[in-house]
Amino acid sequence: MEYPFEKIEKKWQNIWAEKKIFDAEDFSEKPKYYVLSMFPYPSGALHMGHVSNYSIADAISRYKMMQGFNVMQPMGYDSFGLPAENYAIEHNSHPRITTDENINIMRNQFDSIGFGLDWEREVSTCHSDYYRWGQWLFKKMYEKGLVYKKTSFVNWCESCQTVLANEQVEDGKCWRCETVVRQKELEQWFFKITEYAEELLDFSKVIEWPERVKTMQTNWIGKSFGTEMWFKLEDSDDIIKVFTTRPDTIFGCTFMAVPPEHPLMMKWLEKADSEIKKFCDKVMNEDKITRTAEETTKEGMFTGRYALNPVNGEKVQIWVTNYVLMDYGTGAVMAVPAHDQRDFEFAKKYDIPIKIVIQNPEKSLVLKEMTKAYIEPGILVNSAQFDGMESVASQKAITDWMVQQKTGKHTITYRLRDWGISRQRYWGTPIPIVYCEKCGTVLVPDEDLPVKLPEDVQLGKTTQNPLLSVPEWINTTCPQCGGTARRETDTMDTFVDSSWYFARYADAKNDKIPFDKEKADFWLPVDQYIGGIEHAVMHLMYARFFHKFMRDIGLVSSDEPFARLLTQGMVTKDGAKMSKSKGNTVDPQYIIDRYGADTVRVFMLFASPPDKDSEWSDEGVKGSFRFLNRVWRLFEENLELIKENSAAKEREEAQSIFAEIKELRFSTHFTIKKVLNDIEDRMQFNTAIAAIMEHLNNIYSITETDKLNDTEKAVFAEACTVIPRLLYFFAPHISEELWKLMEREELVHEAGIPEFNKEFLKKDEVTYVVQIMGKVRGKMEVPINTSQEEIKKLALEIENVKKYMEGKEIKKIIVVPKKLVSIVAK
RNA sequence: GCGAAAGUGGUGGAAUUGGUAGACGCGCUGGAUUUAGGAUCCAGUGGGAGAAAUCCUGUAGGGGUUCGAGUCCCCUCUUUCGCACCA
Repeated sequence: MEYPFEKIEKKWQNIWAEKKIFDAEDFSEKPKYYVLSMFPYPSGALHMGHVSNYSIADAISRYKMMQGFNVMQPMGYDSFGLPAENYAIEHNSHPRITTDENINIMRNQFDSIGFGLDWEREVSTCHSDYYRWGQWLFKKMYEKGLVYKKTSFVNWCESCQTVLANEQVEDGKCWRCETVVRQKELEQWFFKITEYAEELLDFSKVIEWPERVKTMQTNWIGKSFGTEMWFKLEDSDDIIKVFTTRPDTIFGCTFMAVPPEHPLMMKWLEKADSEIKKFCDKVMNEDKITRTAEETTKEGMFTGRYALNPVNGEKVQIWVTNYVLMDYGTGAVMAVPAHDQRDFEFAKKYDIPIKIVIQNPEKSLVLKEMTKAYIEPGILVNSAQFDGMESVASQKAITDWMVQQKTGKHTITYRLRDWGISRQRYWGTPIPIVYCEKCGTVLVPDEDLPVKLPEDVQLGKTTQNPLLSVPEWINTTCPQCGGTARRETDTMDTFVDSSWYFARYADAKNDKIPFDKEKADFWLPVDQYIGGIEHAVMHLMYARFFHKFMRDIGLVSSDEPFARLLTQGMVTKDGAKMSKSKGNTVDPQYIIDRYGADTVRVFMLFASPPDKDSEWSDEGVKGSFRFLNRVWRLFEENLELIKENSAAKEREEAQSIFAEIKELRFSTHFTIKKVLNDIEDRMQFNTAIAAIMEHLNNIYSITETDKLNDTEKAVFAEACTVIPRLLYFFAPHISEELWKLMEREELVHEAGIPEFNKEFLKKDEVTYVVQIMGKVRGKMEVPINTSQEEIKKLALEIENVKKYMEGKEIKKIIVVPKKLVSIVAK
């Protein structure tokens, strides 16, 4: 017989909803705890990744509820974006309709799994009551000087007349029409995230973030100390600035590499010969993906021009290449082939001179014998007055000297670039800007917000931005002079919408401001944030940037949005990520219908630690179902005994208890300790569930319950009653039902976290493992308070140990308390 | 190419601080029960030798540190995630 999960789950979901136990209370007396999982994109159906993510969040949330916290676990939808636009075109519908439909489906699915969500705070980024505040924040940022416009290159399909996202470029071609993608220069809006680079490097204000995420963000920001050097041109007064982290190699600079996009290059191109023009054209039209692909060979052409090395006046060839990028550093590289591998390969290919300026102190370098660049530190040679200096020490000396000579300066460079937020698409937050013929670029005034996305657009008729097809929306009046003006038709990157939603949950219905400061300060920072590792850098850094910006304009007081971060792994099947194209998806709804929500949750949490990928297994789900059935049967078969004895106190001395029952009592208290420790300190739910399974096995090992005396019955009952309270975090429905069967009045979380008694965890004896030269040769049980000397003696008396020690001399005996004895012998 | 992780039985995984490798679950084998299927219960299950005690071997591969290494260090391979060729 299967336990009646269907009836139980519906019943408790209704009770929870009626009692509003998941409604978080602003300014409550109880300490707050804010649990947030990254909100989903409303694709129309939950996938296993969602179930895994939200099962983790719900386990933490219910644990905190049981501890007496005022828990907030909100939910919303990241509902703008390209996929919705494409989906609507495919289904000849409108993204507004399909998105809202999808949201309704997903909301029902969340409820059918019984997640403890506070629906009063639901947000959807595509609704104007949400995105108007995104526009408001854009304006604030603009007013603060953190928004600007500049040209940058985008992937452009000539035939579709549209900008393509990187993911829409396949093998350098448009995914729809297979036209070769070109690079086109467009005016775009940028957020000055680089202003916050230094603060974003500082993680001292977060409580617990995975090291790997901090490292990835730190590397992404890429702070480097170096030298900026100014190269004069041979035949003009123009100067080329280069940035280098290796000023010690400057005397070995034999050429300079610039990208076609470099301003000087653009200038020269007018007069350049056709070969160079052709080359530049080719490089610039390579889409970013091809240009950054590993197979792409480093290519270049000599421009015929020279710069002068600022330290010795030597002529340096200027090459235009495909491997230097305009947007990092100064957009030009001083090339030192002898001491940089990429420069070395390039110089060899094009027969450019190579000059050794750092000698290997171990083995002198000989130019003709070099097969690769020497990049390690060494001793300077061919470097004028710096000859003989150690290369690392010379970096400061050379730069100091260049500062004196006014040919360079110390500088700090970040790899991080400003955030381009313009998207030439329909389904996104409109940028609240109008262009007036007289006044120029004008912000839309607060009272005119939101700038609503027009609903009546032509989707799919043309491939270009559908907003261009709505003249009545584009054409407007200038809020300053009342003259004719045009609206900005770019919309914002959806990462903007997801960069502040966590704060909106604190006050989701506010229609006067983005959110009330007091409420935001009450709830923020998010105590526990949970989401995929794929967001380690971009989303998580954009959100930190926004939070710091919001702090700086007085909207919030905290420094970081997310105090603790848990990055969960993917759900795989047959070793690969579940995806429709691979055909290896599993529909959670089917599994819920067949085995119940509790089973699915237990399986997802039991399959692997939350931060690791987990492999889906149909058989494994059955195992979780079997476990819950075993729990159910235990209560069914022993209900009277449990009910009658669960409130009973210990009636006799512990010593008088039958040994097996004493072990059961140990198991009860050990399990409590283990489960709480796994959740609180380790966030490892798989071992917590395993511990409950083990405890259940221990209970089942007591077979003749009718022969127990009163004390023993109390111990047995206690062993059972602990289960619903520990299982509640993972399988809340069945736990509530069992609790109710025991005629408890309160809900499980109101009963509080079970406590363990240290007294019952004490053991009289411990097992020592005896090793000789690292190999296990025996085991022994000794009373817990045996002295070290005694333990050594006992270890040497073990038969097997004696055998191995024959003819050997004891050099040392190491005793690890309560664990092992290691004998070092010769 | 760059950055970040991971690799343990047939399988998902456990081993929390360098201290008995394989907890717990799945699968499999044998048995009990059942008209059958299913469900349930009991026993076994890394590989090799042995009747057994026990021994040898084993955590992607190679090397090192240590009384002792899945765990720490170096190199290699493979897989996954992110990306903006980061000088």
